[in-house]
Amino acid sequence: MLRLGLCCLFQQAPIKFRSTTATYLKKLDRPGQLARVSQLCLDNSNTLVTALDEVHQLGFGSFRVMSPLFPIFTHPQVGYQLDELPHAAQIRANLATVKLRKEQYGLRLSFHPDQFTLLSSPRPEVTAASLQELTYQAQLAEMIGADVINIHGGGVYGDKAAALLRLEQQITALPEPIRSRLTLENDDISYTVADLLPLCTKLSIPLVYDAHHHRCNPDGLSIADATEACVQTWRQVGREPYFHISSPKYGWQNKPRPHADFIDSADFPAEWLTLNATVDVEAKAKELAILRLQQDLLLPAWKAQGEADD
DNA sequence: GCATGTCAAGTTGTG
DNA sequence: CACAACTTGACATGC
Repeated sequence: MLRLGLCCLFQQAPIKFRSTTATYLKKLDRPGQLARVSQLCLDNSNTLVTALDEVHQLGFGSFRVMSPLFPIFTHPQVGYQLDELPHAAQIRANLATVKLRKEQYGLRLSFHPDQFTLLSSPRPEVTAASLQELTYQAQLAEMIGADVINIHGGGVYGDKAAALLRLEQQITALPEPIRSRLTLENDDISYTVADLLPLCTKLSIPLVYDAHHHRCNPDGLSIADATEACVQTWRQVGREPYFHISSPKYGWQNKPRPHADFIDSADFPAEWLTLNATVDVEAKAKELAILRLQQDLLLPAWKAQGEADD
């Protein structure tokens, strides 16, 4: 059965995650900074419980957790550790509740670090910052039971083979909590499915297949080929395949990269419909887009195993 | 109150 | 060469 996943935010449901800026925190003394971020982390951990309830209620099977759940956690000047926070115990308790809900509802949880997190850069400081961010997200993933931390290949730097080699070396050296969750996704500019596949196969790193990126940045593989290749990388680690779908905001003609509010069901690969897989829906109308897609594709609401049928 | 400019980070391609 | 595009919204500030 296919499960559709919501990415980070809601459009209609009144569920909002809080944030702050480094500029603001720098005006406070250290205890002031910690008091501020502690409150934000506490609020966000409560909101995450609510978010899972809502995702379940809506009949979705997956949720992508926003990277700044703990705002500005890895910032070099104003970053912090969970145990420095006055509300650390309550925050941990809330995240344990999230994990419990995830299991009750049969949900899948994931992380998608943003474009600053990449393992192919020739610059050591970029790689070091990326490792910091991955360490943070793996720590969260461990606490809430998320099985995926998904990143892109990063930059090419004029030599894709050399960049891929750096990527391979960095992945090989990752600590287990990151390595066991790390996935690679084809992007819309640099790395295609065909580029990433050899590395994914060699290192047993699953490949997240984004059909929209594939259409923006083709590699000669058909959608059916890329789907099959992706499924293989998940099968080799005994886990459920993972896809991304979105529709272009301005049509496929000029600049197809920006995402539309909703998904045109014609863009949804028919090959996916019969699989047991997760599909993150990247659409600006968020849960409204998933509900509409569910209807358009005649997909049933997601249910945990053993959950009553009404 | 409400409008508005600003927000940590990397890389690529555009204008 | 600067700037937008990448999941974009929410915060802090100043009127």
